[in-house]
Amino acid sequence: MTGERAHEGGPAAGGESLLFLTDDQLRRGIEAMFFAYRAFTADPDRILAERGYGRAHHRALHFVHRSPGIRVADLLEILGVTKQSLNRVLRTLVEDGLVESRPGTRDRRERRLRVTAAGAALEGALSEAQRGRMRAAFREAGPGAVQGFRQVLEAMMDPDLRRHYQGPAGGEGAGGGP
Amino acid sequence: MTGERAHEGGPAAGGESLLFLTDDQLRRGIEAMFFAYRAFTADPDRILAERGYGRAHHRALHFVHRSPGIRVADLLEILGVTKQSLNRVLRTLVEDGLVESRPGTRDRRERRLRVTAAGAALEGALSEAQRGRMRAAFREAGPGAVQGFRQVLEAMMDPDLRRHYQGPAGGEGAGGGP
DNA sequence: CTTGGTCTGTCAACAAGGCTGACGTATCCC
DNA sequence: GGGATACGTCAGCCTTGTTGACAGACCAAG
Repeated sequence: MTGERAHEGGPAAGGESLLFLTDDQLRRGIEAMFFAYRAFTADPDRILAERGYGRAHHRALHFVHRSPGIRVADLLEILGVTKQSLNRVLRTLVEDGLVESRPGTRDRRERRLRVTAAGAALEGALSEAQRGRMRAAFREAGPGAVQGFRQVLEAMMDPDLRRHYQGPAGGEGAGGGP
Repeated sequence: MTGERAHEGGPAAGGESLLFLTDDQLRRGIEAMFFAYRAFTADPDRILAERGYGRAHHRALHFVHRSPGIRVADLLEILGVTKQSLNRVLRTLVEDGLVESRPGTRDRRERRLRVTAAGAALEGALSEAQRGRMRAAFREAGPGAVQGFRQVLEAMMDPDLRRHYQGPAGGEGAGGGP
């Protein structure tokens, strides 16, 4: 996996070589996504299985942790599942004391979600497992590669979802606006 | 998506800045994987739903198409599911005439799998949908970003699975041995 | 040749987590 | 008051993962 296999080494046509857009290159990109995503979810999945939770619980916990006070509707949009699906997961998290759900102050119809101390602890364990792998991958690939990684993933996202991606530390959060 | 938000702009410490390894950067990488993977599977999922198939059928079809004559055991290792799970999916593909399963000549215990013409047609449609999105993302991000993207994903993969990643066009195939 | 061990693939039953559809309740806003 | 909105819930279905039990083919040893 050294050197010139993607975009140089060809005849270097004028503006863009486009050799990185061949069907075989694209197929490799597709398989890379498949294998990497599997590895990406494997570590937290082990922790979750010990506690009787699934990947759906992880996703909910992650985004509630990231955006304290998030509304159910916003979480639904981020996760892209039906409210029935989310509710089943959310209910067990609330019952188990990992997530707190309180009516909003402005609008008492909505429920504002935030993680409890126990929820933060589990989220931390899951997140650390996942960050560990990503940290190793980032370190091995280097800063330039990381930037490319993020550029490609961002370009691949659905435009509607891209705004959720920035997160609270980058711009306006999902649950903060007036 | 322009410029210096990932790894420069800080005080530029000596050898490596390591600013790209902060927890917040890692969290963004994690979310990027989540959102991008969702988009990545959305297009083929639509086609699959029309025909009554699921994502598992797509995965099986993809790798059988990629490695004609592959054995069930090898497919199992690539996909990382139990043979019972795979078998259910594989059976419907065979019944529907998309995949052909024949006993091996050397060892008649094993089944050699390959796609039929109809299977190749569906695989092509699915693959093209997926490639379309990836092509657009690659083109938007540019060749350098694509290389970084692949480097990070490769580093993230499980080492045992990395060898399956190269595929038949890169080295020895999964079903080609003597 | 038969017997036992090991692959290989299959059948059965169950659980997680998606989905649709319909409905109930509390709250806000006109 | 009446419609719209936000959320929760019951009921039922499907895909896709799991474990457990089992059958057929191969191979080596007796």
